[in-house]
Amino acid sequence: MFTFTVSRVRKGENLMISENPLAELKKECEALLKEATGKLQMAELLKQFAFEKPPVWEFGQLATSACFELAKHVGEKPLVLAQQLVKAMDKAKFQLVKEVSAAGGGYINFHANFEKLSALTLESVRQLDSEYGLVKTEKPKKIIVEHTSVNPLHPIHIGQARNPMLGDAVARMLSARGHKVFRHYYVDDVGRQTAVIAYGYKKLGKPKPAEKPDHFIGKIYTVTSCLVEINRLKKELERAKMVSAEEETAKINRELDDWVSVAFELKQKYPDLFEKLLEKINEDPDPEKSIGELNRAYEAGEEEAKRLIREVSQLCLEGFKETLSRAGVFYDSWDWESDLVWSGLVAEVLQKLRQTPFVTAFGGVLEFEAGKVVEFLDLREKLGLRKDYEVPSLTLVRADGTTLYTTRDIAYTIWKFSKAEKCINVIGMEQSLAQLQLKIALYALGYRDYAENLVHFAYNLVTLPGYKMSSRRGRYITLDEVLDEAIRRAYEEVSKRSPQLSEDEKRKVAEIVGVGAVRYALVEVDPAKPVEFNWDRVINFEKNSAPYIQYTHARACSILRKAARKPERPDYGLLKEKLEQELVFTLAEFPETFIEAVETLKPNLLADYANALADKFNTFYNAFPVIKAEPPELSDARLALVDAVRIVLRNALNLIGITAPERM
RNA sequence: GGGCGGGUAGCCUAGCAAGGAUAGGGCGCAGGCCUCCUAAGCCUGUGGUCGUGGGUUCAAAUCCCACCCCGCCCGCCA
Repeated sequence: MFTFTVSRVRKGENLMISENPLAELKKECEALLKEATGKLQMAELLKQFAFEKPPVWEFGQLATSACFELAKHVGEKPLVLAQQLVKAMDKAKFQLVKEVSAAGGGYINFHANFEKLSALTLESVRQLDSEYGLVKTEKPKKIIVEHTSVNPLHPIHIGQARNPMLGDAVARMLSARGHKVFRHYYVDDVGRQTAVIAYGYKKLGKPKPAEKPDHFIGKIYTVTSCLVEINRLKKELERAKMVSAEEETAKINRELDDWVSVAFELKQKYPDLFEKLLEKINEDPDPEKSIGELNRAYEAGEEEAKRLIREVSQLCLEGFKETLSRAGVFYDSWDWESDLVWSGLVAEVLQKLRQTPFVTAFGGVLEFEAGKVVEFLDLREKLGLRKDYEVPSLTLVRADGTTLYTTRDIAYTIWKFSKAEKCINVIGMEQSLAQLQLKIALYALGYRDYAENLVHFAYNLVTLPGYKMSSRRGRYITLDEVLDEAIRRAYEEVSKRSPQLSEDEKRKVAEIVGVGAVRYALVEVDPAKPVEFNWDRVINFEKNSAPYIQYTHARACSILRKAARKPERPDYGLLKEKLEQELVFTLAEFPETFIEAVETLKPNLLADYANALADKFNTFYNAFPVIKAEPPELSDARLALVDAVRIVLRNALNLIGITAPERM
C-alpha cells in the first residue's frame, strides 16, 4: 500500500520525464476513480483511494479495494460497484493506464500502458541519473544524526558495528531527501571506565602503541579492568568474612571465580602486559580509590588528568577513524562529553533542573523524578506509556558530586538542539529507558519542542552463538577482523573469477565487495531483531547480499561496455516481455520506496529493494539477449533498460553506503 | 513483579503503522543449465497450525484482549 503521491512532471527535450513515474500512474488512476465516483453520485463517500499491488502480475499493476468500503455505505455488492465504476470511466482519458477491470470480490485493477510507462520511466531514470529516486522533501530540516559513539576503551567490535552502519545509512538517506544532515560522534570520555584505562596506561608509563592504537588500548583496558576488579572483590570478600555474611561471601566468591578465570585467559593471551600491569597495580594500596580520584579530577578539569585521559582517548579514536573510514563512515563533528562538563553546560542544566519541582536531593545525591513529570504534564499518552506504569527515577548526581551519563546526555541533547531542529540518536535498544528519561527531562525543562523532535533509533544486539560478547572481559570479535576476513575472502573470489584484472583492480574490487558484504549484512535485517553473528552470514557472497547486487550491477555495466553504443532509437513499445515490464515497473517504484524508507527510517527497505531488483534483472539477463536483440529498436530499448537498472542499483546501494563496482 | 522488543517452513528473513485476491525471499536438501552480453548467475522440485486461545470484521500474519516462550531494561554503570 502506498501513501506518497507527490510528484512533479517536467518537460524533457522531447519526452516527458518525472521524478516519480509510479506517482504519475497513481494520479491518473485516482483521477479516473474520482470522476467515476462523481458520475455515480458517490464522490462524497470516498475521497481517498489507497492503492496496492495485485498479488499476480496478470491482474494489473495497481489495484484498489475501495469498493469494499463503498459497499458498506451504499448497500450494494462490492463487485457490482466495481463494475459500475469501471464502466463509468472515460477511456479517452487513459494515458499511462491501458485497461481497467473489476475483479475478485470487488477489486478494481489497473493495467499500465507499458509503451508509455516504459518510455516515461526509462527516460526519467537515465536523464535524472544519480538523482533518480532521491525525491526531495518539501520541508528540509537541519538534522543531527548521532551514531556509533563507542566508548574509547577498546576496538569497535562486531556487536557495536551495527550502529555505524545503520547510522550512516540513515544519514545518507536523510541527506538524499534534501535535509541538511550533520553526523555527530559523541565521545564518552567521562566516567569510571575511561579512568580505568587511563590508570592502566599511566601505570605502564604511557607506552607508544606498537599496533593499531585502539587494539592496543583495548588490551590495556581489559587487563587493567580485570585486575582492579579482582582487587576490589578480594577486599570486599575480607570485609564480608569479618561480619560473617555467608550469603554475600558466596556471591562475591562466585564473581571472583569468574574474574579469576578471565584473568587466566588474559594471562595466556598477553603474558608480558599482564605481568607488568599486575606488578604495577599491586604497588597501589587502593587502585579503586586512585581510579575514583582520577575520574573526579577529570570532571573537575584538572590539568594532569585532562592531559592523560585525552591522550588515551585520542589514541583510541585514531584507531576508530581508521576502521570506520575503511568502512566508508565519516563524521562532521566529534563531540567530547568532557567539554560539556568543563564548559559549565552540564552544571547549568542541573541548576535549571533543580529549580523544577521534579528534582529531590538527599545528601549530595540528586534524583530526577521522571514519573512525577509524566503525571504533572500529562505525557502518558504522548509517550505511549501504559496507564499504571511509573517511570523510574533517574539519579543525576552522585554523592561525590560527579554526574552520571544520562545527566550529561541531557546537556548534550540541549546543545545539539541549538544546532539542529531534529536529533536522531542511534543507540542500542537496551538504553530505551535512559532515552525515555532523557526525553522526559526535556519536557520538565520546558523544551517541549526538543522532546518531540528527539528520536531514539533503537536497534537490537549482535550476539555470538556461544557466549555473550563482553568488552570488559576482552571477549569480542572486532570489526577490523571481520572487515579483514571479508576482504580476504572477496579477494580470493575475485582472483578466481576475474583473473584478467590487474592486481591493483583486484584489490580495489575486493575492498569494495568485502566492505559491502559486511555493511549489507548489518543493515539488511529489521533493526528491532537481534542478529546472530556467524561468518557466513556476515560474509555472504550469494543471493541476498551486497556482492550479489554488486555483481548484478557489474553485469549490467558489462553489457553496456560491450555494446559500445548509446541506445539511439529505442522503441519502448517493443518491451513486451513480462520480465521487461516487471523490471520497468520495479524501476518506477524506486522513488516511493526511497521516500518510505526515509520517512520511516528503514534502511533495510532499500536493501530489500535492491536485492529484488537484482533478482529480476538476473532472470531477464538469463532469458533475453540485449546487444544482439532484433530489431535494433528493441536492442536499443533493452540497452536503455539495462542502463536504467544499472543506475537504480547503484543509487540504492549508495544510499546504504555500499559502492557499486563496474567490474568484479 | 513491572516495562520494552521479538516469536512467520530444518535454519534465516519480508510483510504488521494505513486489514483485502494464491503469506514473498534466501540458506539447506534433490535435480537440471556455460560453442550465447561475467555461473558471485539461471531454472525445476522440496518444505508454512504466521507462538497459543478468544474477539472485532464481508475479510486478520496484520487490529483488540488474555496467556506462553526468548531477549533486553528497571544501577550513585555507560
